[in-house]
Amino acid sequence: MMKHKDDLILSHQACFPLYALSREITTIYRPLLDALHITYPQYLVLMVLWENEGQTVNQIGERLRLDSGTLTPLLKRMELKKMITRKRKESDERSVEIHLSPSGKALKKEAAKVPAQMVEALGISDEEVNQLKRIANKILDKIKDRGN
Amino acid sequence: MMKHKDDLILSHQACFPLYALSREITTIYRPLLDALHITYPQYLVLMVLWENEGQTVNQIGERLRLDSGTLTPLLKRMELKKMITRKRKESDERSVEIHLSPSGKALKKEAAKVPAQMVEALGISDEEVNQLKRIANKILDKIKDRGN
DNA sequence: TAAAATTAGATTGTACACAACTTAATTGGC
DNA sequence: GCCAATTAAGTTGTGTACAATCTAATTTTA
Repeated sequence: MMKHKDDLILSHQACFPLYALSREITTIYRPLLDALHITYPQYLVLMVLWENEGQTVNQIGERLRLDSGTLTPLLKRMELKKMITRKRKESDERSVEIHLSPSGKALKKEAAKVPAQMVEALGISDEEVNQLKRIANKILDKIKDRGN
Repeated sequence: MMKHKDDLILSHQACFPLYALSREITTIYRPLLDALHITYPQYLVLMVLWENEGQTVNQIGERLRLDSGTLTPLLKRMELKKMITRKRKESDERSVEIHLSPSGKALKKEAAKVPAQMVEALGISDEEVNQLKRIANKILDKIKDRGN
């Protein structure tokens, strides 16, 4: 029989460390990404596009689990910085295709050193990184499989 | 010798699942906390105060790793909702003490069922929750011990 | 002890997040 | 073929986050 008397103690919470760590990691990314004039969510969008050019807003959103309310203004800022172009699809005018500009493509080379810099800056072992990645993905998959 | 050729692939990243999971969890919290008319960060502030009444903005911020730029407006919203009061400290007028109002204290009873509801809603095993908590805290501690 | 340094909050400005809603294009039934 | 339902983005409004800066109070130190 479990007791729930002390459930509302911060240090007993599991979700708070996750929330705090997620923010800490963004803070560690910041100086590395500042050098490329991008934010962390913009970096994620670029990674999605480097992997597969010309995806629609929806496709990017599914990958990153972000909706148009977040993506539309974010993509507009990236367009202003000449990293991407936004164009209505010919075959379906509802969709907007996001294409990398030459400078957006070129950014990939500059970003190539970011992952290694992060491992260095985080100062944690590969083992720990992999554990975290594995369990986070496991839980994410479970959440994804039911509702969405 | 490690290869870094594929480091910029989203599915190889460790930080993205963390970022995505953190947001998913907030989404799962939302309906539970909506019933109490609070947001997740406000819930965290309340937990800090339920544990120890009358802390200053700084003390709350250290606990939650949030600065006054985030906390001041958040606390003002909580004050508007009559959950807390904000009062300059007599002994040091720079500091602001945050006190729970009667309804802020009463909220604790209503929130008592939230942790169990979360475990239920998350639908993951205690084992997984604990693993995640343990490793996130381990990494957080490492980050805390150096930088600040 | 008076000026300099530090500290605590507040403010400003930018950038996410996300719910709720709107608009326009497409699709599915009939 | 037409209309209802669906879909994709965009818009609106609220609430974080956080860097940078400001202001006022307190400490330090010369």
